[in-house]
Amino acid sequence: MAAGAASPRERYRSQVRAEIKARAWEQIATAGASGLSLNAIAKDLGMSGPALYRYFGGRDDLITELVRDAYRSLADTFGAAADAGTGLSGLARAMRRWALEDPQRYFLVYGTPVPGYRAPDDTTATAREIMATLLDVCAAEDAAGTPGTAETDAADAERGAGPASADALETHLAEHRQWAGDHPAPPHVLRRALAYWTRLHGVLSLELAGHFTGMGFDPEVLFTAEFEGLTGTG
Amino acid sequence: MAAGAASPRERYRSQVRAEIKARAWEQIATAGASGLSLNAIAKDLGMSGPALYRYFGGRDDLITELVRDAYRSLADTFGAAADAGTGLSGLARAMRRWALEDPQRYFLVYGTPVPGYRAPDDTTATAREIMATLLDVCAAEDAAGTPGTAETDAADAERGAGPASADALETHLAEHRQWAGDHPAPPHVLRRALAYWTRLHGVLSLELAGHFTGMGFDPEVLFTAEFEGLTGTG
DNA sequence: TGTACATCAGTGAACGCGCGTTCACTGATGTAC
DNA sequence: TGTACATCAGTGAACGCGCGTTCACTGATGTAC
Repeated sequence: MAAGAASPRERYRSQVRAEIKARAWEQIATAGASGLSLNAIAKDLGMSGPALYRYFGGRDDLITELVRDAYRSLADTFGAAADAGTGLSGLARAMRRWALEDPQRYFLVYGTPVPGYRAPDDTTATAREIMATLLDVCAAEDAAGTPGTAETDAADAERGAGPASADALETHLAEHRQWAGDHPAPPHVLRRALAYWTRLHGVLSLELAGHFTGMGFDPEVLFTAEFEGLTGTG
Repeated sequence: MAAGAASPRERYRSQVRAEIKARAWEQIATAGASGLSLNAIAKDLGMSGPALYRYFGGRDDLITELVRDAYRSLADTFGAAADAGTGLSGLARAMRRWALEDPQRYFLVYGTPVPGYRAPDDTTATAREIMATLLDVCAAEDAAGTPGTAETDAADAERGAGPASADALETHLAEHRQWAGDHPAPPHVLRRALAYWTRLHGVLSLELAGHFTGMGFDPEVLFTAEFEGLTGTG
């Protein structure tokens, strides 16, 4: 009865739950999220369909749980990459690895939204955690003056046009920073983090959806050029 | 019988076809592409389900046609924006408008791929047309020395790290340019166009999927800062 | 202008299918005394 | 250690549903002479 000591039944339960989820992921990888079927999962596991209702409230509950897990695993991946101290480009590479590992998992979180569905509320917290990690790494590189951090500003300075809209964004972000929580990052770091984030998704979503196949070039070379920071030194 | 003169029957046919597609789009907007149902469309139109088989080979054929149309409409939008002479940022704004007009249309082309499905072959040509337009506008800005074009290079120059991987990408692109067809754009323009393209999709896919809602800032301000070229002058 | 025929849009019934979900029930596992 | 009971995993039958698709058929529209 001590906290953390699971009874045999509880252990069995969570084991079966995990197995159900594993099959669900396999199915999603094969047929997409819209093709996920409780009956098919049950069949895979050698059980009858209704048996799954002992473990999940229904199809929607199961999907919700998968979404939650996907968010969690990305947040963990990000956290580990940040701890590894490989900087922004390390974060980028980790995310790409995570995405390529199971493209449909990426799409379950960042892909086409199904009009009726709303992600579980607690994913907001995980999403914030991800952004916080990104901000941490961004701020660290900024503080260290690591090459790459100055990119957006340097680009603006180079423009004849001047950084009018860039400044506007930084001002705006300084005033609308829910997503950054109480992170102490200065406006230009907020902006840098946000830009990095969106660019990352640009390359990844196109690559994962197969829009680079048939174009001829190697996505990895593009990725490296777009997101390397330190690796290009020499 | 003169070419281009459609018989009443032919006109009626294409009119009904168009109406079917219109309802299909409505349904996709409401329930997503996976929720598209022939019977529901027929009901909407006050006909019986099997009647649709006079106009389309089946559900897959209809979807294929919608994908084709979506590609076409984006290519046209791009073409018009290029003709308007508003430069790269004009292209960006046009694409965002197009995307916001019907997010599910965007997702039908660039969203989560459904594992089994392959887009019709002729969409490749349209996709190339889109890239060609992008390259045209990119090359024009480059030739005119318009501010903004130098962004990526300026950023690299500013880096202590040096543009090693950027050069690598340009070399690579110069040697793998199927996607660019026989467009005479030099490597740094190829790279610039590709980067612009991926960044565009980054912001748009996140915005359309709703990942900015709840973050606090205004997506439009981000968009402007990321893609304006001339508009920020002054 | 009128008749005979071909074309073709649309119907209604029917097909098999797989889905999520409910329900009453069986049988094994764990718990309390 | 043994018995009585409660818990709970899993089954099998059944529900209603909407789907894509086929088929034989009706009736209107267009064409040929």
